[in-house]
Amino acid sequence: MTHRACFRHPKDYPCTCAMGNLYRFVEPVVLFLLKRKGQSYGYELSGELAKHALTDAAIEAAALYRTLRQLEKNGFVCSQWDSGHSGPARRLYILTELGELHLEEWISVLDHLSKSMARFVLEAQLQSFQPEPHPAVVAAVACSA
Amino acid sequence: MTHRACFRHPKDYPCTCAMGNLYRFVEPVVLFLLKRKGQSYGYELSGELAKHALTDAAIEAAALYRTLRQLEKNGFVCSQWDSGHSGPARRLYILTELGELHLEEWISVLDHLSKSMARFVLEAQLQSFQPEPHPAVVAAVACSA
DNA sequence: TTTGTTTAGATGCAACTTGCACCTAGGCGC
DNA sequence: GCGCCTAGGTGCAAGTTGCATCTAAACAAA
Repeated sequence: MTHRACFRHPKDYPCTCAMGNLYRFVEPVVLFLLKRKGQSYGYELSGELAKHALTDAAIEAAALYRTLRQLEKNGFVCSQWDSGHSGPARRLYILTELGELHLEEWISVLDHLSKSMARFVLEAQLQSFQPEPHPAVVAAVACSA
Repeated sequence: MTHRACFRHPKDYPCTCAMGNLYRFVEPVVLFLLKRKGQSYGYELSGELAKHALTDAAIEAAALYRTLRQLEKNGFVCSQWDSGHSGPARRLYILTELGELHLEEWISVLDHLSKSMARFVLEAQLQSFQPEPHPAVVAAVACSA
């Protein structure tokens, strides 16, 4: 269920907490950066992604480029080649109006998600402070042996 | 990039905001419920999952059963058949000590995630309040036409 | 006694997603 | 000519998920 790197755990520990390059968590950050910068291209974005990423996982270049193409396919951004500079040509991306709306939706979805996560954390932490030894604990000890 | 149901959007809209049955968001809830209840089984958990779910997506039975088996494979829960009642036998699950630690890790991971999401939301909302017409907007309008 | 319903736990498979390795190519310094 | 940095990708194996479907126990109704 995992083969992702996570700095929290030793290699091969069955954790999933790094969240990987979930496009759900890459897309909104890309949209946000595009809105703030007005326009940008993959390689430039890749340098700024880490500062705004929702997870601790490093966002891979491959994931970023795929996300950009996907966003374009769905009409949330549009692109054109830019060769007016030294070095290889860049694919310049710009948010569309649809993309702006999409970003706003992402913001409300993430707001909601963040709150329900915080609620869960609170409830779970509260639970930890009430260590009434449930009868099943005895069975658990026997079972985990 | 999507074929998941989402009540926010019409069918076939390329959204990903339902989050689906991401095991990353199913696992912690299952661990939490198991800790709180002391012991439980799939079918019972499936009825209580919605109240504590981190996302709005309904958690499917298939995802739940798969998560439980996975947790067991990794030593976070252990199970035994329970036939001491009417109806089909139940596979009773109990958290192991490793599972308790895993839940605590999940709590800190989700706490962190929820905070960095909230931070992102705040920053993105702030951005929306500063609609200084960036020069690239002109290009965007032309581009999206 | 056949039929249907609820409880309970699964599996099969197609479609999709992701990590990692690798590739192409422009321009620059040496 | 060689290596490095910039830039944008692709290929593929492994992993994940939605949806449909299956089995079976107990029990009620027809």
